[in-house]
Formats: sequence, C-alpha cells, structure tokens
Amino acid sequence: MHKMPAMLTVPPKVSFKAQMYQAREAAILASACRLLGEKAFDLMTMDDVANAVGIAKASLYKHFGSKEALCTAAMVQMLGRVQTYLASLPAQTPALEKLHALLRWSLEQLLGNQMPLLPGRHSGLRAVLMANQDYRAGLRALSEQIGAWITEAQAQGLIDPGLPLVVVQYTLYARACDPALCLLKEGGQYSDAEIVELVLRTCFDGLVAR
Amino acid sequence: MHKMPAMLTVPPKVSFKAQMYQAREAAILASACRLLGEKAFDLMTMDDVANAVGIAKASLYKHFGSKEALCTAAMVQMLGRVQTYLASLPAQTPALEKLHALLRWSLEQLLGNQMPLLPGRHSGLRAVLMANQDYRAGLRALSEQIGAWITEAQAQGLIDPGLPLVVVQYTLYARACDPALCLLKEGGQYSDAEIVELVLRTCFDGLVAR
DNA sequence: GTCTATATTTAGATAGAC
DNA sequence: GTCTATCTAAATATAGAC
Repeated sequence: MHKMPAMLTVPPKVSFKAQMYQAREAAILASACRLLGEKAFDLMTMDDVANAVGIAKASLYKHFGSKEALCTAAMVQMLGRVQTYLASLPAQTPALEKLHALLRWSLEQLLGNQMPLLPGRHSGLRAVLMANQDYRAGLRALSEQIGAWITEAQAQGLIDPGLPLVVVQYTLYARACDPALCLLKEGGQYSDAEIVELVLRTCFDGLVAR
Repeated sequence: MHKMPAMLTVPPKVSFKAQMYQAREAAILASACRLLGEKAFDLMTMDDVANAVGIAKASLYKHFGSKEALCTAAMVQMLGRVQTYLASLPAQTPALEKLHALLRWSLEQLLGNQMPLLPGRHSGLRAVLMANQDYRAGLRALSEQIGAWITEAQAQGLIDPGLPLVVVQYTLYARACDPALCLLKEGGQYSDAEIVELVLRTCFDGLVAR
C-alpha cells in the first residue's frame, strides 16, 4: 500500500488538525480566563487549568511555555476584547457615555466570573505583565483611548475638570477589579444588573447626596 | 556554687523574660503587617517574616502555630487599631466627618506600606479570616459602628439616602484596599497627602462635575 | 526559647512512551 | 500532540541539639 498523492488528501487534513489545535488553545485560554476570575493568579494552578479543559497538564505546555505565558496571553486577549467592544460603540456616542459603557462592560465581566481587566493590587501577575511588550502596548492603547474620552468629558464639564487625568483613569481601572462587587454578589441581595448600576453610580456620582 | 534564693532573683527575671517574649511577638506582628502591605498573603513567606524580624523561622512557630494564625493575629490587631482610632474621635464630630476620618486613616495605612484593613478580592487569607471568631467579631463591631454613622449621615441628607447601607459600607471597605493608591504612588507625581485627598474626593464626590 | 537541619507537601515544568 | 510518570524548587512546618 503506497501513499496517496499528498495534494489530494493532506491539505484538508492539516487544516483540520490546525483547527483542532486552535480550538483547544481557545479552550485553554477560556478556562484560564474563568479560573482567573475565580481565584488570584498565585492561587490558580496549572492542574486547575488542565482539569478544567480536560487535558493533561503536559499538553498545556505544548501550547504555552509557562504559567506566566498562558496568563499573559489571556490578559492580552482580554485587552483586545475590550478594545473591540469600545470600537463597536457608535462614533457619535458622547464621551461620558462611552466611559459608562466601558465600566459597565468591565463590571459585567467580573460578575460573570471572568478575569478582571487589570490584575489586583499585589498580584504576582503584575510584574510579569509589565515585562510583556504586547500587554504594555495594548494597555497603552487602551489608556490613550480612555484618556481622550476623559479629557473630552472634562472639556464638556461633565467630568470634574479639577481632577487630574491619571486620577480619573486609575479610579476607573480600580473599579474594574473592585472587591465591593464580590461582597455585594455574595450578599445575594441584589441582581447582577442592580449591582452594576449601584457600583457605576457610586463611582461617577460618589457617596454624597446631590 | 549553689543557687540564690528564688524569691530574690527570679521575680524580676521572669518578668524580664516575659517582656522580651512579648516584645519579640510585637516585632513579629509588626513585620507581618509591613510585609502584608508590600505583598499579598499568598506571596509572603514565613522566611520573609523571619528574616525581617531577624530570628530563625522555627522561632516564629513558638509564637504562632501557623502562617494563618500569625496573619489572623495581625489582622485582628489591625481591626483593634482602627477601632481605637475611631474611639478617639471627639464625640461631637459629625457622622460624615467620622467617615472621612476613617477612610483617611485607612489610606494612610496603605501608603505607609501597612497591611490593608481588609483582604483583597481573592486573597487566600479571606477564607481563613472568616473562619476566625475574633476576626468576625471585630469586623462586625466595626461594621455596626460605621453603619450607624452612615445612617446618621443619610438622615442628615449628607450621604445619598437612595444608596442602600451595604453599598455605602462596601464602597468604603473597597477603598481601604484600592489599587488606585498604588498606581498613583508609583507614578511619583503626587505626595502621599495629595493622593489621600484625591482618593477621598473621588470616593465621596464621584468623578462627575458638581 | 532559639537555633540548624530536615521532613513534607505542593505546584511548575519535563522526559519518554505511543 | 497527548498522555503517564517523574523531576525540581519552594514553602510550610517540625525534630533535636544547646
């Protein structure tokens, strides 16, 4: 039995294999995103990921060379997702509404047990991410986009012009990994949608009465 | 050479030993507080603590039976400290000012690299703390104290009465471990005092212009 | 009670069969 | 490329001398 001509049989087969490979890689990333939403980077193990995906741990390392590489890829993907979402907003949307939409999107991710847009205060992941060029580039692009909207909203007198730009930026970033969300969700007293609106309100309007 | 009469030499000596023991225990707790301000519970090692105090790791375990016990004790001590501070506020201080003072105190702790008043979103410490009766009791007492002030400020129309009590509470709690502080401090653009005032302002007044 | 040295456990990463 | 089995490093905790 000799081999079939390669051109007739192989092209669809390698395509299929490549598809399977990419599908598996996507599944790994998805599991990592979910697990990083449930526990911190340092508490998530590669065994967790392997079990969640349903493959052997060694197979993970054929896709990602290290835990850091996997989680970095997951975070970069997340940055890309938020940028895709932001790009999908109608161009004529007012700047302040875009900021609302951004924060709402981030909070919905958190409540859906997805990984936060930014790593928390002292996550071991932070140093790793900041050493990664792709991540830094994505974060810078996002920051500039948000910064432009903030400046616009300040010029319109909708965001307090007395607040320095970075303060507004970091305040929004911090809300994207806000522990108050978890506490409210654990309380079980409010629906996810109510929690999102309450946190949005405390962020933009503050605690004091108007 | 026979022993001296015990009553003449021992009483001061055991007292001195006890003092040394307690001083060492205080030093261990202080180091733990500082290290927990610099890194997360899961990243802090008992070797870190031992090195910081300048004693052997095994000696730590003569004072605290486990890493969890040590950090729980540190957190309970922290709760006690904030309660002492709150009790020191003049009785006639308006409720809203007391809330300001509480948050300011918490932020100053963070900026001084002290452990946060509450563990972060997914710290491995949280489950341990919540299993500890002393901690739960301290946290409950603090919550009730704060809750009373919030309710009072709402009745005076100073805190938005439309916000549920728990939302205000959790919003304040979340600010006590806010990553925005770290980001602003790393930026090096503002003094600690400025950072505290900026974060207080965004928390109480929100981002939008008045 | 403090130290040095060590036991134990866990998780990141790899070797080698298929 | 995926699996089972294993190596290695690090961190919690302890044993035993002094």
